[in-house]
Amino acid sequence: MAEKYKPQQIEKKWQQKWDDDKLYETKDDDPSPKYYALTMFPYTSGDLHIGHWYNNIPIDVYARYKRMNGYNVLHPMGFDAFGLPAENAAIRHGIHPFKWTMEGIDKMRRQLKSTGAMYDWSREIITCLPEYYKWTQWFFLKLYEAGLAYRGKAPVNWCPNCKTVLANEQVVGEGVCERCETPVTRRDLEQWFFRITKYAEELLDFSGIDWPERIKIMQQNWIGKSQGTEISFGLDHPGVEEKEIRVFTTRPDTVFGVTFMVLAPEHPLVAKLTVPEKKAEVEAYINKTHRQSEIERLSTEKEKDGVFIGAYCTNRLNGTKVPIWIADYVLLSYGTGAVMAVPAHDERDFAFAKKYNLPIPVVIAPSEWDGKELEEAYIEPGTMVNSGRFNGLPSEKGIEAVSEYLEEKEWGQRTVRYKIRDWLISRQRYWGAPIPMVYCEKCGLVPVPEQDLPVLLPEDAEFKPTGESPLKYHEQFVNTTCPRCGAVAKRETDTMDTFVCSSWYYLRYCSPHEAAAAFDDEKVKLWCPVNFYTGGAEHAVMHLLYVRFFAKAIRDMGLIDFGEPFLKLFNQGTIICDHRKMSKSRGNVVNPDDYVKELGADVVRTYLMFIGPWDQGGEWDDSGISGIHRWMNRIWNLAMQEYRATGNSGDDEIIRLTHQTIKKVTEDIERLHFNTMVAALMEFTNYLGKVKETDNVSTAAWDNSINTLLLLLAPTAPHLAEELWAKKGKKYSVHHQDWPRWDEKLVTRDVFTLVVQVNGKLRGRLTAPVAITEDEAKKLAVQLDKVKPFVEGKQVAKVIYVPGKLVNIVVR
RNA sequence: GCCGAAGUGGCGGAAUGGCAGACGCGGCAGUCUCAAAAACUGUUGAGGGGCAACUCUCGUGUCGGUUCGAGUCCGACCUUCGGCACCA
Repeated sequence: MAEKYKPQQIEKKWQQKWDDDKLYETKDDDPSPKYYALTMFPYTSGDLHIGHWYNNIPIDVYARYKRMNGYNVLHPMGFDAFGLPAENAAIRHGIHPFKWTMEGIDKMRRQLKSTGAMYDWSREIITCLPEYYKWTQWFFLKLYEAGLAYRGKAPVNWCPNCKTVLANEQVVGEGVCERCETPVTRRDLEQWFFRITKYAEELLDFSGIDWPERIKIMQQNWIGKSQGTEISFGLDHPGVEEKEIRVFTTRPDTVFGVTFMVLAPEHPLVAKLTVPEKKAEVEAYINKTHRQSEIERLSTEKEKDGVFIGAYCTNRLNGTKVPIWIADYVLLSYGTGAVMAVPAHDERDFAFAKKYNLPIPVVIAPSEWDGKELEEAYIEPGTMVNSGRFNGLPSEKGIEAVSEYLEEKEWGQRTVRYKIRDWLISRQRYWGAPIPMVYCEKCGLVPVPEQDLPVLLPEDAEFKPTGESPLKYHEQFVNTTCPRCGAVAKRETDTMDTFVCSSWYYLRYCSPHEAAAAFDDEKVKLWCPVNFYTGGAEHAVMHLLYVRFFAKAIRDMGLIDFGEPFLKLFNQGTIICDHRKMSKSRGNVVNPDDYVKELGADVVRTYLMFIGPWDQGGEWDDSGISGIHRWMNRIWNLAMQEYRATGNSGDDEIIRLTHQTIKKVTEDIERLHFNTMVAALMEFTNYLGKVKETDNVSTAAWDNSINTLLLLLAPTAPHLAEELWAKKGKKYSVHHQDWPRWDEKLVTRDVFTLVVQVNGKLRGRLTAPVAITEDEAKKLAVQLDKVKPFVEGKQVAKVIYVPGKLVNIVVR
């Protein structure tokens, strides 16, 4: 009885041996060309679900493929270990976050190892360990020194459930928390920010990196650059110092159509300008605005409303007196917090003017405008009218002309605005890297000196979800002395957003045990930037934006010599379950362990790659996994059966198909088309099965084909390939072998199937030599029995010939 | 509302403007078996004609267009998913 394929046994055996032999430890001093393949490290939820496999396996296959192609490949793994779930577990179940996290990591590490991926575990990093977060704090200090970290008061997003502030990027959908989907509220708080806005312009530049168009567009939209003009409106209000209100507009060509000015309710001038008889009304409106939830306020459905504050400013271009209103559709945080309202040419202003009966003069005439009132705002280009010296000018030219005129008169200037805000990094929670700053009564804000790092998280904090950091109540932590003057001082008690930890982790992998620095310069020069990075698109404007900012910031400090951390990015799709993203909190996770136990890791790996294009993801459905299992069994049986040649008449064909398969598999891996790569291997296996029935190829050709199959299979099903490679008596390890090469001459046949069409419809085919001439092909085509009835009695208009493909006879 | 991606058999999906449905699942038929499971072999888009080898018609979300030829290119629309959303 032949030996059976027992994946559980062989996988366990080889994982142990690879581990013992340090097969996957990456050497820095290997002279081969370097390749850094990285996948986003997982958050330590304590459970590896099938989605993690889907993220990690294809790039593991790619990394293995690169290795067989002679590259020295760095493919590390670690854990994003700070974050709220650990702390919530502590609050709910009384487990310390450190214990909860490290137990989760132990479990996930075991699960990750069971995938058979080629991670170099000697380089593992865990962001919540002091040896790591010491350097997260060090980077904070560097950013502080460079003026890129600052403390400021701002209206910030507050998640009432997580009891902490959130960055703009972490508020998603209809204004809900990215983590727990609780609607966020606004709070005015003093917080720490990173000055990502300083790099807004450079972050728009994606030249030199190969990133998906989709992500680039999302980042561009998020950064939200707009070119416009800042225009000064004259202000002359009794007792008010300010003599102007500045507005930002992208449409200076419409400035003659301004009939009112709108300030954000929170605008500092509102209190100063409101006339006494309007005070009560204005205050009521401001209160109403504050009571509104973020969702209500930002709803575009909501009818626009506002209040006239009784004051006026002057449109310098035509001298008109412009009433000043406040309305909640104007945001203080964008532009100047003030908007010139041109109701004829802006939808919002139009609705507002209609509601309050404000004039709507047309200043940009649509072509064929009859001079009548507008039914709706006209926002397209047109001809400038009622615009003094600019009358008759096309509005697109007017934008430039008006801006120039304003600059000449010093009434305005061209400006660029961005929607992106600075990155809010303070979190009022315990389980994060403490912000290494001290408040001294004498010296004020003082950074913790580098040699005093890390600022250790105390182990014995009280986990009360109060909305303030638990560290605030930890007296030994809070009370300290000023590093500068030695006086009594207090520590900052907020911790850092976990996205800070993940903004530099790819550097740490290059020298994970370096004790004297965040990273070893030489090692980073050796490996970075990352050649290929993969992860979910949900990080488009969070991690993937922050990490680019971080690289640019530390490059400008001279710490690294590149500004883009990831040369090539690929976003895999998401595996969903019950139409939702898998997550432990939703309770819809599919556990891969059961599948591994039943069918083996190789089957799970291969199935995930086979179900469809990697960037597509999809609903989890295990109904096809048996097909992979059957296929692996077939491979096993083919390789294990003794082969006895009965002839060699099939040699040409088996050689050709072997080379065709090498070509197809290689090209598919390069294109990351793993599903068709697997299909090609299946086809080849099916073909070998047919050959086995007749045994009509020489033993040498057969062995060569089986060996090639094993080599091509090695990245995808590393255990099965290794076992069969060993069973064939080949040299350990299959993963150290060279990737097979194909010979283009052997790929092509000397005959091909020529397709014959009549009027574009398939009517026949014939086998023709590759070298056939056009005339011969056409002649043969018309003579085909199946073609004749469609051509006879008709006039042949022309005949199309596509060499190596087809003949199309066009008849009338 | 704006931006982006995608719509192909019962299902997952394949197809440099050139044989639509590779590969796999499922189904059907068969081999093996007392039987079942497993495994293996064959078959499988829909509709029609023929005893049959076979053959015809239709068919890639909808409607148009370009082309000798369109799943693929262009235009309009519909649906689904993702992102952004009063950004002046």
